[in-house]
Amino acid sequence: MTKKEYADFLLPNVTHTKEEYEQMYQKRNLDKSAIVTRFAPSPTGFVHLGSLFTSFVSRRFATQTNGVCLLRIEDTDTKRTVENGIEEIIESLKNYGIVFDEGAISETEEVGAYGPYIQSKRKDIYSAFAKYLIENDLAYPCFMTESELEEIRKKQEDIKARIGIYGVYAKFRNISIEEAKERIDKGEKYIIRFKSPGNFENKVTVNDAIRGSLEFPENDLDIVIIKSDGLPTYHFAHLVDDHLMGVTHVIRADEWLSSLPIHIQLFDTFGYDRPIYAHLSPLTKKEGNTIRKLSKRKDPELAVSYYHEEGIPNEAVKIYIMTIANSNFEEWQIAKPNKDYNDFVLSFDKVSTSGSLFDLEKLTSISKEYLSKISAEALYNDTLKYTEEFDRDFYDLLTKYKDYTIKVLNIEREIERPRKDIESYKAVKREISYMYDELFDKDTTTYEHKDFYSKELLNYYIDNVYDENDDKQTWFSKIKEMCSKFGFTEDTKEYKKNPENYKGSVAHVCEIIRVCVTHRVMTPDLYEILKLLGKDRIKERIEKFDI
RNA sequence: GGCCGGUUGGUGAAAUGGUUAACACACACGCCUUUCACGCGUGCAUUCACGGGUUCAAAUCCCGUACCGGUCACCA
Repeated sequence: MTKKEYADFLLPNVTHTKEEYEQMYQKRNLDKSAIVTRFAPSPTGFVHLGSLFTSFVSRRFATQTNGVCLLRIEDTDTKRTVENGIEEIIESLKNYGIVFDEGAISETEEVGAYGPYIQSKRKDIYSAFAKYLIENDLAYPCFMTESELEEIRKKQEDIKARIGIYGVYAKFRNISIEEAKERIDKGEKYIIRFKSPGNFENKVTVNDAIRGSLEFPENDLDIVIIKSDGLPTYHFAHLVDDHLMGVTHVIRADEWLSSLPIHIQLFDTFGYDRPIYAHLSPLTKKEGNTIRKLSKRKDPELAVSYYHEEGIPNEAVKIYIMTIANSNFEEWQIAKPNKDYNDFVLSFDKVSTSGSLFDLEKLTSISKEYLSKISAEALYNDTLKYTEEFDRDFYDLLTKYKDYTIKVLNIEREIERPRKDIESYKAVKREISYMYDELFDKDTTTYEHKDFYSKELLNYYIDNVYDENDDKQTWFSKIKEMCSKFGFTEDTKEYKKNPENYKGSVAHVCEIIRVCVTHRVMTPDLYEILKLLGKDRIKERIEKFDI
């Protein structure tokens, strides 16, 4: 049996050779500086904030160099694959403006000339590459059972040896063709292992685009390349796919850092150019007061859907991601407030190498800033969309009082320095609930009763002072005028100087009115609120005001 | 346990051998203001995990220790 026949025997029914596949995937015709990158998730039905970060960064690098960003689905672990997982990923990312030039666009469809982009559909290709290795004595079938593997691991732990299949532990590394055939004929199960040419004593260096020069021992592990179900492992698929698809930059999470020696060994073995690697540090999060890194897989709050449910605008999340991707982004933005954040050019060497705590306060601040700048109408529409999904009662109110709500949201908005009190679509209800009688009547907000609160003052105000037709100047002058009648001063500074001479200042008078009609000490401009409420409703609230 | 990476204020971080360690968020105080905000100003690390070393000079380079993280699967 020749080597070739052996390879055919081990991996039968493979339609093409490695060389034929290499022919089929032509080099891309792109600028020299163009970055071809990929986002390669498993369709587990869970889009993690880290995935968003990685895909966002990948997309940006491709875009800013006129390159290509493709979506490859890594579904070689059939146990983890979830129904509709692919669509879930595509939809989630699309919400954040991340769309791919090539790759899967649904469970069944894809675009691009370098496909298939779903790994389970590329079985023949991986087999062809594995056959090449077998023919060249660079791979072999391994018949070890699970329990045998387990035993080896235990033994290695006991004698404190390195764990893995290498050296004397690679029992089938030099198995004869005859023996292999015999075992297979007997029905023994096998997988294909790479015959590693590495020596642990030797060092290899890799230049990571983010981390710089990295040194590792050479890989000497005979890693599995084809599993018993005929599908490849990540390492092997990475080699085959990223080479064939012409990927120039592999941007991925730093959990892959430690398998880098395997990857470069694979590329070197095939004589392929190594892609440029860029390993991103993990995004982590603070829990309560304890600062600790949380497991990405176990922490549901890191799901992208969380921010959707909280009503944090996608744009805010994107801007936040920019700030953690390149720390000089914020300064750039402050220096160029009129530029779109998409104009900022990301660079690899500005990506942080240490893990960053997810700073929710910062995100909140960015979100407030963003929401303060959009129009009342846009805020209304987005909030409507949000409440339609998460707060039907409020949705009904918003629908019922559309114009009124937009007016409410527009208070102190179309000015040079708008208010920043709304941090999410979810918070809109909390911020303006008092503007709806339906909500105000049920309002349970507890406000502090202060000595200077006076029903008499309120009654006087509504009966003798308030006029809906007053402009803001007049409105305020009238409030000032009534101050002295009730022992307040219209002069804030004077009050500060001699507080014992007065019940309070005009600020306190405003506070009484404000608390009466909103139950809060802090609200947007009182004049506007009173105007939108209208005299009848103000009167009603004064009557009900419980001092 | 082996291998690899990381460690700068309350938080995110900048500064890659050279004056008082940027900036942003948060917090505190103050100012501005016709209410509430917004805004503005000031303060907040005598010091860069710790210990040694190199140097005229170190957060920055070297060695060691500690801690955190990753990885060592027929998971990606």
